[in-house]
Amino acid sequence: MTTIKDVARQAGVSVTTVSRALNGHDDVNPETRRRIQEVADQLGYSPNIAARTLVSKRSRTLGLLLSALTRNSVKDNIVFEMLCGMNDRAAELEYDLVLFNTTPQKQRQKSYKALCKERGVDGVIMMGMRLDDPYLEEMLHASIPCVLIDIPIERKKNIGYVMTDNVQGAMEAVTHLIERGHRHIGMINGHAQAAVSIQRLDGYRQALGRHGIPFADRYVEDGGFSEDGGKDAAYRLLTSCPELTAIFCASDLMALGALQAIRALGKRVPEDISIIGFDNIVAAQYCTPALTTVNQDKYQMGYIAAATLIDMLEGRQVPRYRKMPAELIVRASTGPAPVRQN
Amino acid sequence: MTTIKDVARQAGVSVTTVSRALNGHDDVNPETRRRIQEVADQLGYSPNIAARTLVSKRSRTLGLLLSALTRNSVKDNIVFEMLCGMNDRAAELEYDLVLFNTTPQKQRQKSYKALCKERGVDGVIMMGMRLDDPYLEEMLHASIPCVLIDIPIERKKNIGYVMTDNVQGAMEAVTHLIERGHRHIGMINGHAQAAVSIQRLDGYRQALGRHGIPFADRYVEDGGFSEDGGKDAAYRLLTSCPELTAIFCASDLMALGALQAIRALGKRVPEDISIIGFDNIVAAQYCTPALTTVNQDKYQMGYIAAATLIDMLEGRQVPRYRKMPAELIVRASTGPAPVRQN
DNA sequence: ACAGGTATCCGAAACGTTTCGGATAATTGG
DNA sequence: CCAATTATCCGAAACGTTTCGGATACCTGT
Repeated sequence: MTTIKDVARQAGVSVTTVSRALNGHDDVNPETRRRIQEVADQLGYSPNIAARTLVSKRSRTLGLLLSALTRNSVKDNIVFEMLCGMNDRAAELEYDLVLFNTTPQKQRQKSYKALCKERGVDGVIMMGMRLDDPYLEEMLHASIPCVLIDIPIERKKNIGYVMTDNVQGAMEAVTHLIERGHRHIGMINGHAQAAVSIQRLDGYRQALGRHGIPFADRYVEDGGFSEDGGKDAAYRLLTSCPELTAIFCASDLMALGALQAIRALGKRVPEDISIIGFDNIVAAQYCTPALTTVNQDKYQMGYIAAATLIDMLEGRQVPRYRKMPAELIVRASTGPAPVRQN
Repeated sequence: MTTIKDVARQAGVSVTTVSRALNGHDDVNPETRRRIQEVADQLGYSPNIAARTLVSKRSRTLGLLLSALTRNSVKDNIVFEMLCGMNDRAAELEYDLVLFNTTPQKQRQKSYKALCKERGVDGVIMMGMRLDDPYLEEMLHASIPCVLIDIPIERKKNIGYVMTDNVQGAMEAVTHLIERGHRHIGMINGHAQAAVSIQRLDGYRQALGRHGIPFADRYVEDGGFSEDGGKDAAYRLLTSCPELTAIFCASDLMALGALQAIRALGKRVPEDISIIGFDNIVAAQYCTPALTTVNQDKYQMGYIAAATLIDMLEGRQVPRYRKMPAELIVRASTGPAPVRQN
């Protein structure tokens, strides 16, 4: 409850001087500054952010638009891990994070711009959004700096992004399968409204192409990034294309679902079918067989997203687009292709 | 950028009237209100939260003190799941969540009260804190409403808590083991500075007592709630007490570690040793053998924490202390006690 | 027709900061 | 010793709300 006025009175100086002293301006006597600092400490003064924000138009607050902050994203720890990274970097730079509560029906009544202006956030980090999310379009027309996760848009100066090198990751995964002798490799993708899906499909095709294996449309099915979706997709794939010996899944969660489907069909992993996932979620190392997958450094992505955004806000010249390396992690769900018995 | 003044001018009324109209006060003509609303919509007006907070002293913002928001808490999705629950309830009631960035060294320089006052949060949710965390003590002397997760303190009117019925949960777990014939049951606990550890130990002792099994001090070891800690504790326990046929772990993560230790010792789960965990984290259902555990409704805990806090803030009379039922989930890591070969 | 009530509106102060534009005193250069 | 500079400080306005204490006009009942 102690305000800047109290400090000023106690220290025998004006409010202006207190403000300038505490904010490190240089037109205040070192001795005065010391006294003011002392009084402030003693009184336990700390500035009211609302007042400061009101006048300075800067809040040292980042808005988080996480459309994936829902119950069903609980199984993959991706969002959470990114959140940890953002939180750490924000803490280092003394920024705070506010979670924007957006439900689909709320989005209809409140525009992106209104949301940001209201809360007075300096910048925004968006993640888990579909390419057709209305907020994405709105964001492009707003002037608030924004860093996107997994959505590569390079159209504007105040927008940055960070994402994993999905093409490379997918290529490594599929190449790994090819090197183990697989020739009929299916893919379970997410959905069309995700940049990562497009890129991972691209990597899949490139890997096939480089080894002279023709791409077959019917070898790829969408699983919507969910465990059940993956299960259904695997079921469809394996029943309609019995020649498949391996499946590359665009997410570990879908791979987990695929594992179930394969088991239900009475086949073994990796003896009959090899499975490879993407993300390296926690469950991937605990499931049986442990999942071969492509690791994304989720923590680092969050960290860099926050770092990039703050750099932009503070006018530092930094690369706005970051592509993180993906890393193949070979575990037990992939093996050599079974010998053909025909 | 459009302010209340713009709306007032455009609608031909005073600023006061716009404010009262938009905030639903009753001394404004329905027709006027409609017109104001229309103008506001058309101009895309939304109130500046900083200004509102400044004058009204209420920010509709909840502070989250999550000392567990760190990289190593990534494996258990507990925090995240609770976060989802809080986020959902906060969204329903139009509150926003701000993550407090507290690192240990930051805590030294900034008091709890300063943190809250600065950010102008109306209330706080604390979780993952040790009983000896300095903020906990500070919080008790502050006047800001607070809801604690997993820390039962009933000393003040502006403090509430929500936690699982750990005694009941632990009893069910241990009783389950006893019913399967186990008589030498060890326990891997967390650490002394956690209320849940105290309660789960209590439940363990009670279950033993009810079945006339004496409690042995050397049967319980602390694992610090970490996977490695659980592994070490299991190792110590099994080497120094070879008569053990089952271990109750105060967390799934420690149980996962115990599984490793047992495997390293060349024993089988559940044939030689039964293992039971606590929390029901995601990995528990994917590991092999799938972990028998005690489920906590983490989402619901977060949801209720936010709900309770907001109810308190808005002066609603509600129970401030909530104990959630725990539920035993039997999977594959527990089995009948092996027949004694002596 | 008049006192009192009601419905509707408004002016101005207040919230706690930052910052612009000076003001004062001390110092410097010639 | 004077003018110009520098170091240090301050008053007041501004940020965008909410709200207190009226003010005005119109009814109501007698």
